[in-house]
Amino acid sequence: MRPLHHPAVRDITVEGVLYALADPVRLQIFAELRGSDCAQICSEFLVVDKKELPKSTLSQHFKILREAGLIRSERKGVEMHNTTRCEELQERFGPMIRSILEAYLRSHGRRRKRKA
Amino acid sequence: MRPLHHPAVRDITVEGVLYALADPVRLQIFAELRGSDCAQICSEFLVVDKKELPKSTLSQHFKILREAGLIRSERKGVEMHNTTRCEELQERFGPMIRSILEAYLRSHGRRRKRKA
DNA sequence: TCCCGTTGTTCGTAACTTGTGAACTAATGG
DNA sequence: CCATTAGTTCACAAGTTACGAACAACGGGA
Repeated sequence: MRPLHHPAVRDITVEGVLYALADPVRLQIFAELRGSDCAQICSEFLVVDKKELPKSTLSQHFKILREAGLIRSERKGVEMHNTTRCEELQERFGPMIRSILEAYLRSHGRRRKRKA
Repeated sequence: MRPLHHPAVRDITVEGVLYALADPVRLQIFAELRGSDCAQICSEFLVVDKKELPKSTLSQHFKILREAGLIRSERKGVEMHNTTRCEELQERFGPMIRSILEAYLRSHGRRRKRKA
């Protein structure tokens, strides 16, 4: 398995970020990662929006989010721990990410997973 | 030729907007439309970013921007006059569109076409 | 240590999407 | 009307994405 690749902040592009977030599944994953107060593992998302996803598909989605610079993934034992890179993103893109998430949450009934 | 379709504000989605703006050509077209103080015709963009585009491709890009709700197109004689729908979009999505454009302009050297 | 179960990745390919030339529609001016 | 200019539609080639099957990595027993 090749090592995970996380782009440096300066290599993250607006187009790349928008591309990654343009998919409904990825946008929801990203929003839930953001809404959660601790790292989430990939398999938390095997069911997204009442729809079951194959794990190969899920793995691709995480890869795209990661390589767009939106999330950071760390292997912890057998699991993958994912967090958003919102602080770095804000440094680079200002309020863009936040305002996207706000618009998304507003139009999707602001459901969010409250974690223990 | 079938009539142009512009979605109502309430039918515009975050995902649809992000999808439309995720393409570098469309993002640049949208940014230039926004930066310009009068309506622009499609063929203004036959060359984008020093690269020539076939007009069928350009027509598709405008269609996608239009149907995502980002621009309004009106036929004026033989030409198509395009403007952004930023006011309506702001009503629906708050500062999202503005902050995307700002991030884009910031990272692309803020070149913009100043019109007569 | 050696299996076993769990988690996630890679690969191959089928299904879908996008880009583009050619043909077409529409409006205008001569 | 015919020619010209602007943009759209169509069909298909080229490119991209989704997903099952096989694989790799780790951790916990026995």
